[in-house]
Amino acid sequence: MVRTTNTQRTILDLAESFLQEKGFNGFSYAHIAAELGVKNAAIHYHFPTKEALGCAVIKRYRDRFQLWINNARVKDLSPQEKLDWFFSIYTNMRADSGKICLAGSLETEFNSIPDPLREQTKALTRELLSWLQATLNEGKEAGVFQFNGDPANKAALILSSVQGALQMARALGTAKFNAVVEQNKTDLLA
Amino acid sequence: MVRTTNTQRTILDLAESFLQEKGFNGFSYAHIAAELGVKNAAIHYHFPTKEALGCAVIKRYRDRFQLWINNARVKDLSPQEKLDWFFSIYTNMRADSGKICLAGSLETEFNSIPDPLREQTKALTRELLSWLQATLNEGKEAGVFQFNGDPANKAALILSSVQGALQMARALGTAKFNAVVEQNKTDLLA
DNA sequence: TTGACAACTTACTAACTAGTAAGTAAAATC
DNA sequence: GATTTTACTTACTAGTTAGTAAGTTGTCAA
Repeated sequence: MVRTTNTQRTILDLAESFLQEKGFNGFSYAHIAAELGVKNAAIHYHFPTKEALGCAVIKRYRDRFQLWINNARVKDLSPQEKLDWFFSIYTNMRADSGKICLAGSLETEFNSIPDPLREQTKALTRELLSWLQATLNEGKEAGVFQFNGDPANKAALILSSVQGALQMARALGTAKFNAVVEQNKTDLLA
Repeated sequence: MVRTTNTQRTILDLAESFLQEKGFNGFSYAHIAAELGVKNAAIHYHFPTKEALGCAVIKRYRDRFQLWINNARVKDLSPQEKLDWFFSIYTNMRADSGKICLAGSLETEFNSIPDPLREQTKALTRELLSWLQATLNEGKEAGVFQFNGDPANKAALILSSVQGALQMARALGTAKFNAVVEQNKTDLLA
């Protein structure tokens, strides 16, 4: 029971957690209602369908990411610091009940989620990827990142590896996730 | 309707496909029964519980992988050819209805699958990783692979990246998956 | 003080879930 | 030729799912 006046926000928080912990097909309105200390129908009052709830979660996540990357605290960092900040997002997910990347969770269930969620997932993935690509480009031009090939491809490799590593860590532990982050840095700075 | 005498094998084939296409929580006995042209209860006759079915699928997959890597057609390949063979497994998954890695699918749903499935998933991931590590080691010692850091870490990076890339390809298309494979090769051979 | 509205609850539906029990028909075994 | 076994079907249960409709209660503005 959390019960403040901002139930809507709490529902979004819980749905986001469930998405990252159990997947879209792994939680129900009943799970959220129980955690919130209300009845199922109360959730439907705030979000008429599960599809609408899912979309709202991803939309909020996308907005949050845009806010971060446009904020001076991230924008003014060096390429290395930006990359460290990026990795820290995922490190914190792992530390927070072994959560996984939202995009990875939704992509895994891509064939069994409503179409609007698929569109949100595409947009989120594109946004993550384009920021990472720009950061890699910036670092390469500044001479701090060393890699061959297209920055777009390197960005896809790094993002997919941390996404996969969060999942792998569920089976083999946090050390495996940390190993992937370290190897990414090693490959980029060597 | 497939109907031969080897219904059991067909059920395993269908369950494996569903796992890679929709996830463990994304398919039901009804889906398999419909595809097979039999009633739900017929599936329970061959696999009493969904947990048993899931375990049998992963076990068979693990056995198949062990058979492959111990077969001369893979065992006698050069490190580069072995790596290409490994990538081709995932390229074929992508081409086959956009399937994803079994391990990735199960790790994503790790918190909502029965414990025996979790154990099978751990074993599978360890086996994939250990073969990849040995192959990287072999290639590094032969001077054909160039990378810094622990081969175990590099193996974790490569596996998690192709696992993540298959998922990412669902949102952004096959080109993104190919980009990740190419970048992995570029990083390894540069 | 009244009335509107927000934020619920109660009570329900229809569809789907895994799983079970009992029966059946054909094939294999004795 | 009788019996057992295999591979099912029919018919069911109990639980869960998203979603709806109608009623209730507390707060706030006019």
